[in-house]
Amino acid sequence: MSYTLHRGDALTVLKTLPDESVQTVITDPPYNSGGRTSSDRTGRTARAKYVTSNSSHDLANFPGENRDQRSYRAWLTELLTEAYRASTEHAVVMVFTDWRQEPTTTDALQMAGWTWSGTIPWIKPASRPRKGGFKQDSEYIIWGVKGSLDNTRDLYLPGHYIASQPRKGRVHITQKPVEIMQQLVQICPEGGTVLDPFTGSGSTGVAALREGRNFVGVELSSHYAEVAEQRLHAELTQEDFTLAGPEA
Amino acid sequence: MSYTLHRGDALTVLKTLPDESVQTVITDPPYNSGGRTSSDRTGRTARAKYVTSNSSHDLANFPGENRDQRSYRAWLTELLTEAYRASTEHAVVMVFTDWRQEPTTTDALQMAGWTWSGTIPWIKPASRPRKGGFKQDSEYIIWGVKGSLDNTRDLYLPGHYIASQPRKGRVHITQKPVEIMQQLVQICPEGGTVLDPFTGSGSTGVAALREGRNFVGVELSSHYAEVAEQRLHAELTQEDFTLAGPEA
DNA sequence: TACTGGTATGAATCGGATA
DNA sequence: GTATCCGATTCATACCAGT
Repeated sequence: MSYTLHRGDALTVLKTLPDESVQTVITDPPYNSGGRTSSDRTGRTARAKYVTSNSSHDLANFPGENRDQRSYRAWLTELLTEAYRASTEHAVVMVFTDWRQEPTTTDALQMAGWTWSGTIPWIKPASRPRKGGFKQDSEYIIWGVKGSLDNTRDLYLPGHYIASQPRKGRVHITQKPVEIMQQLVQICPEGGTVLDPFTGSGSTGVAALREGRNFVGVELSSHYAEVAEQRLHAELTQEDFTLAGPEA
Repeated sequence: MSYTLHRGDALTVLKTLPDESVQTVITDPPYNSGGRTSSDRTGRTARAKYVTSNSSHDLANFPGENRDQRSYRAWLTELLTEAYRASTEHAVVMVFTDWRQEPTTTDALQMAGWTWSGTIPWIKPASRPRKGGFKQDSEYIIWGVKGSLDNTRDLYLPGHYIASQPRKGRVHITQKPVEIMQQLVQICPEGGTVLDPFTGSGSTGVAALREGRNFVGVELSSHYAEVAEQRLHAELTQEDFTLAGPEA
């Protein structure tokens, strides 16, 4: 197994990838959500919008949270269009989104040429309550296919996930649990390649390597590119160690 | 507690309801979903789409499944607009939908004037697996508010539900579990009124009465109007019996 | 190891002050 | 008025330390 980590803007890097070179795209773009007014959504940092004000942790901010709804759709569409081009026939795309951007995300996915195949709720039990109404404890994974789904494989995946965001050892505000990502990457044929244009701290890549898939990642922030590089490198070393055994 | 059951077309009946007369709208409109092509969707009856071919149960067909996506949105918008008019300030609306119609439903809800406040996944564990990919085991409850949410109440409701559709004693194809509906009606202030323009077999009404809310329902099919009437009537009798005690 | 009690926090939200 | 900013809020859950 191997990985490649590009440091740069997602769209710019995606344009340089060769045609039909990946089998699966899994990504968690900045949602550009939150806030009541347009300026609330676009004028504040991710930290200011999404982290409880009295939290004591010191996780780094992440960029890309300043698009209004219109440009978010256009931008995501172009990104998914490039991902489509770089994907093989029967490739699967998965995009994380919150409830507010879910319709926009399905629009962008379909506009980019993918066939929307379903929505997978990810339920996070440890979420804020909401006085007087229903709390919002889910994110959504919108998934689609280039062409048709390869249903010759003997593979049956769940329709939903229930898992809390990692708290111990967390390095990114929106870090995903690796155990969930390990299930998601199984949609990629063994030995295939998983692409994540918003690598963040690299959980998708860690999961891909653990499950025997190659990984191509892109990360803009140099801080997180460094974090991801370290996690991915550790994963490979660990794998080699495990394969070779402690005696080697 | 009391209930009123109108026998007729939802939109026609809604237009006759007085302004600001209900506090909560809960409904499960015919989704018009389930096929990939327009002719697939419109050419089959609801029963053919939602009931597996070898099912042994014998549920009556229900009408209203012959609209394409565009007209579904227009129709739902008009319906929710009337519901909005009939609702008081701070009233809450909840609309069931499947993943395919979720974006259309949020559009219609907002076009009708409601403030979209969230999406609640309802996970049905007993759903069919899908070879080669993720199964689809969720429906969604889109909820919104007329004006702003009344957050003076000491009420904290869940962000998701997990429950299988009733099997034993099921009388309607898309019948909802009463235990879920009993949670949903709690968003209505006690003694308030819950409106369901697509009553079906009347689960929403049963839940409303059990939780001490009044109910106004509309059902087109005379078969289901009769079924709902019987269930609602039984509920009231039961309640009187319980209140009065077995000695009375 | 299994349990118990203490503590921090969540891809927010909201009212109200300020500009 | 309108837009922006500030900070209080709310509980189930995860984690940790201690028994």
